[in-house]
Amino acid sequence: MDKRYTEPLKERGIRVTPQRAYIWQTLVGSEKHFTAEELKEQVEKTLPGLEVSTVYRTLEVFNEIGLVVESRLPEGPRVFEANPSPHPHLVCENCGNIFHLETTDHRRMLESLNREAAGFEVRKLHVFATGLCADCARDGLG
Amino acid sequence: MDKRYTEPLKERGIRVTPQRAYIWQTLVGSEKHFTAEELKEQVEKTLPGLEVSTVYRTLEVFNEIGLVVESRLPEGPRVFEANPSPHPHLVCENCGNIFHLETTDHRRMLESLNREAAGFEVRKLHVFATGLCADCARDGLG
DNA sequence: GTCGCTGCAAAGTATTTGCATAGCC
DNA sequence: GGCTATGCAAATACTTTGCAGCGAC
Repeated sequence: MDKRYTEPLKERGIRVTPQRAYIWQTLVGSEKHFTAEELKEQVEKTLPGLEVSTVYRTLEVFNEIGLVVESRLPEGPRVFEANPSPHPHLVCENCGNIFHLETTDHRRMLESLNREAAGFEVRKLHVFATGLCADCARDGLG
Repeated sequence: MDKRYTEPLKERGIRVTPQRAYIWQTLVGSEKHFTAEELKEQVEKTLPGLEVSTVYRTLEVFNEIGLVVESRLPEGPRVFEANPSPHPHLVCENCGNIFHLETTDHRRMLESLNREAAGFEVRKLHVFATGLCADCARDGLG
């Protein structure tokens, strides 16, 4: 297994197992979101017999040590992605596709929230929007 | 039943039933969030035998006609609240309390998202932050 | 009277947990 | 070798669905 996928785990002091390494490889190998189920299916090609419960437990650990970020979109199961810079998500109401939006507004909003929140210490900011993606909007759907 | 709680339903062209009217009454009677289960428990005091499935179906209808807004917080079941002006939610990582934040940034962010989203037509914007509420931050928790 | 809403029961989906064993350090 | 992670199976939490009868309009 490529050290590229084991080092980040070792560095953060968690035990390195094939399951964890391949799950991590899958996450960083794509900028996509994954559900636990999708990760299981993907990694299973390399590690037959992998269980979803293992994936969930792994994602929980990864989340705690900051390797992944979790989002609860308006529909469907939770999705996870490798430690991205925080960004808004756009979910199409029609086709269900998820889009990532790189933007500078995120940090600004976090800062302004902290200012307005009157004592609440904001740590993470989650933003998602629903609407119609370009394709579906063009087709006049929704 | 007070017309105050039946009119909004009638106006929007949905059939008025006791279940719907009391669910609506509960929602507008408090600025809180409710889970489907909480609504059931509350309304059941007046309408014994009310089913959660009815509550879910009602909330779906209310959502479609814009009477309620739904949020998926980082933990736990979905929550619903009576048609508020859109606002960010703050969820305390320690005590789990949910705070509402009135802010002008919401609209601004929606507009700027629409500008940046390259063809994606943003309809609804959901913002929530996690962190520590004033009380828990003061106690040095988390 | 018609058609939509409700209760009831059952199924479905997403996620968590307990326990014995395997395998990392 | 000790202790944690995994597989397996079962349980739990949340939500949806099918259907028959009731009730709003």
